[in-house]
Amino acid sequence: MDQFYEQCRANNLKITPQRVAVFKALSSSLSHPSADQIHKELKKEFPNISLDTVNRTLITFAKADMIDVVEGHGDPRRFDPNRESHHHFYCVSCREIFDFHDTTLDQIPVSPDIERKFRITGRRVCLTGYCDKCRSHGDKTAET
Amino acid sequence: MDQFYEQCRANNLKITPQRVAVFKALSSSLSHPSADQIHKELKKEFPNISLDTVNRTLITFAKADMIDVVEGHGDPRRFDPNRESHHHFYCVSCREIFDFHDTTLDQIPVSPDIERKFRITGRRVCLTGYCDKCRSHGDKTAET
DNA sequence: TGACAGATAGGATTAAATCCTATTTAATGT
DNA sequence: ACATTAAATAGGATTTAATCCTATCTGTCA
Repeated sequence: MDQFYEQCRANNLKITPQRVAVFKALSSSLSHPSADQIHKELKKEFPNISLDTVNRTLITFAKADMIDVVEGHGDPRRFDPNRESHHHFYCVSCREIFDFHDTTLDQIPVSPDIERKFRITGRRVCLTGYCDKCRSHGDKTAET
Repeated sequence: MDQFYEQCRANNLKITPQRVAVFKALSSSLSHPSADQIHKELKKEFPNISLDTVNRTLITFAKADMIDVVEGHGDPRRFDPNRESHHHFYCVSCREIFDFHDTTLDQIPVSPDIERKFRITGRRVCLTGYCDKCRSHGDKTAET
């Protein structure tokens, strides 16, 4: 938790009881929870905490690079007609997805343990960051 | 398009004008569109086509393995406290995300072109399929 | 060509995310 | 300690995405 306080100070984030609670709740979770799940959890201890605060706080932490948003980023469901092996770059600013191909990545080597445990139907490399347009614009408004 | 008709027949999907239109619209798209975007596009040609039909059709195609749903699958935004390099397996049935580590994948080699074009802030392998529980249940209800 | 299982339209409902604004509070300097 | 102030929160309203419901329609197959 010391690191949490440091990171807050480094990012000029006020240390509120809500933020501490949200950070603790997420940190102790292994299930990649949604804001709603964290909110339900915290309601037990803080009956008045609002969903908006939980959601906003998590997004704030993500922008401060203290936590991550998992792939998909909560965007509407999107479809891909491309059946060939390919990979995705996701721009966190404009939310566009760019395909890229890479023969060295066409066979992603996954450990036999994983192959055994799951039935794998899709595999790809997912990159996130800023596309060439958004990088120059410095546009971070759409970041989540 | 011949393959489209074949795949429909193989999956007992009736070939309707709406399905043909949805498939064509997605196939000619490079932007990984949402159901809503496809719907707006098709409204020009079919003013009465409903969003529900477009969405249902796309999900149907995905279940028939004719197209893909991109990572995230339209689920609510989810967060990850784990700052170490790791990878994700997503179960399309129960929608749980399982972390896995793999030292050989800690350095995903991306071509210099890509490294130059984008500012990359995150990189991971994203697997999809069925987890050990859902595989045995044969539960496909939650699939999208 | 007729029958019918499956598909569609369109409106209603649910769920997720964000916005709005009055109120509260953490941080800072004295 | 205390006052000040910019930032954060609660709670309700709004927006948007996704799904459900049901009457109607239509591809498919005999």
